[in-house]
Amino acid sequence: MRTLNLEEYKIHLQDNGYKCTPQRLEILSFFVHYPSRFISAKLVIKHFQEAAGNPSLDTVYRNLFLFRDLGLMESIFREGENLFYLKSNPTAHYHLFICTECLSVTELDICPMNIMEVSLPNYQIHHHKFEVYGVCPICKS
Amino acid sequence: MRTLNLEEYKIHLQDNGYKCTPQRLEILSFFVHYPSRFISAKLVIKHFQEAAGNPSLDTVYRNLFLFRDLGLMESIFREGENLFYLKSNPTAHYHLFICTECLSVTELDICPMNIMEVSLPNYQIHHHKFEVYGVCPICKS
DNA sequence: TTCGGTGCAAAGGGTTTGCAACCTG
DNA sequence: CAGGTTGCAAACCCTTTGCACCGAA
Repeated sequence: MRTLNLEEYKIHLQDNGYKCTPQRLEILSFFVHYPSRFISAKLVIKHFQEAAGNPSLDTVYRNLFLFRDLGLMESIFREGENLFYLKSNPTAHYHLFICTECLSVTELDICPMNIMEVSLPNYQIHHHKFEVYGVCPICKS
Repeated sequence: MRTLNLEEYKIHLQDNGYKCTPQRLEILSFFVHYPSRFISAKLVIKHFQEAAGNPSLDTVYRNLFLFRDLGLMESIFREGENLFYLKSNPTAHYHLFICTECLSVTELDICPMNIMEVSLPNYQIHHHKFEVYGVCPICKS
C-alpha cells in the first residue's frame, strides 16, 4: 500500500480542471507526511495556524471536501467532526479497518458485495459502506 | 420485521435502571408510528414544538442518544445531522439497506463478517458497519 | 487576461451544558 | 424521599457563506 507522491496528485487535480494552488499542495503534502491515517479537519487547521501564512481555515475545509469529491480522500464522521484520509489510489474503492486508538487505516481489498448474495429484488443499489473498527497491532502492544 | 410495542420498550428501560418518563414514552411513541425509517432529530423536535407541552429540544437529544446507547435505536450521520431509527429488536445487530429517497430501512439478516474471511492477524476487531444505500421499490415506482 | 481560488469576518445551525425545579420509583 | 430527569437559556463548536481581492493557467 503505497501513497501517491505530490506530483501524481497535481496531475489528478489538473486532469479534472482544478488549479494547483500552493494551498492545495500544502494540504496534500501534510497528508502525505502522515500516511494511512484519518486526520481531523481541526488538526489540519491547527497545524497551519501554528505556521501562519498558509491555507486558512475555510480554504482547508473547502479543499478537504473537494479532495473527497474527487476521490482522493475518504471521510468519516466521528464524535462531532469530519475525519479525512488520503487514499492510496484515487480510482479504487476500498473497505477499511480503522484503529479506534490511533485512527490508522488498513485498506481491505475484499468487498462484501462481491461475495454475498445481497438479495433485494426491486431495490436499486447505489453504493455501500463496509467499515471494521478495532485496535491495530501497534496500539495493541 | 415487527417493531416492539410501547410496553416492551418500557420494560427495556426499567430493566436497565432508567425511569419511564412521559417524555421518553412520547418520543418512542412517535417512532413507533413511523416504523422502519430514519428520522432526523430535527424532525422529532419540530413535531413536538408544534404540539407544545412535550419533550423539549434538549430532552429529545438526550433521549435519542440514550436510546441508541441502550441498543433501541441506530443512528447515522447524514448531511450535517443525526438520523435515528428504532430497531425491530434491541438485542440484534442488523445491517441495513437505506433508501436515500425516503430514508426507509430494510434490515438485512446477512452479515459480511460471518461470510468473509477478514484476515487481519494481530488486529483486534471490535465492531463493524455494513450499510447499503439506494432506492427502495416504493420510491422506484 | 480570465475566472477559479483564497482570506476575512460574520453568520449558521445542529448539539451540548449548568442549574434549579420536578417527579418517578 | 432521593436521585434521576426535565426545561430553560445560553454557550459551544464545527462548518459554511458573501464578497472583494488575488494569482494560476
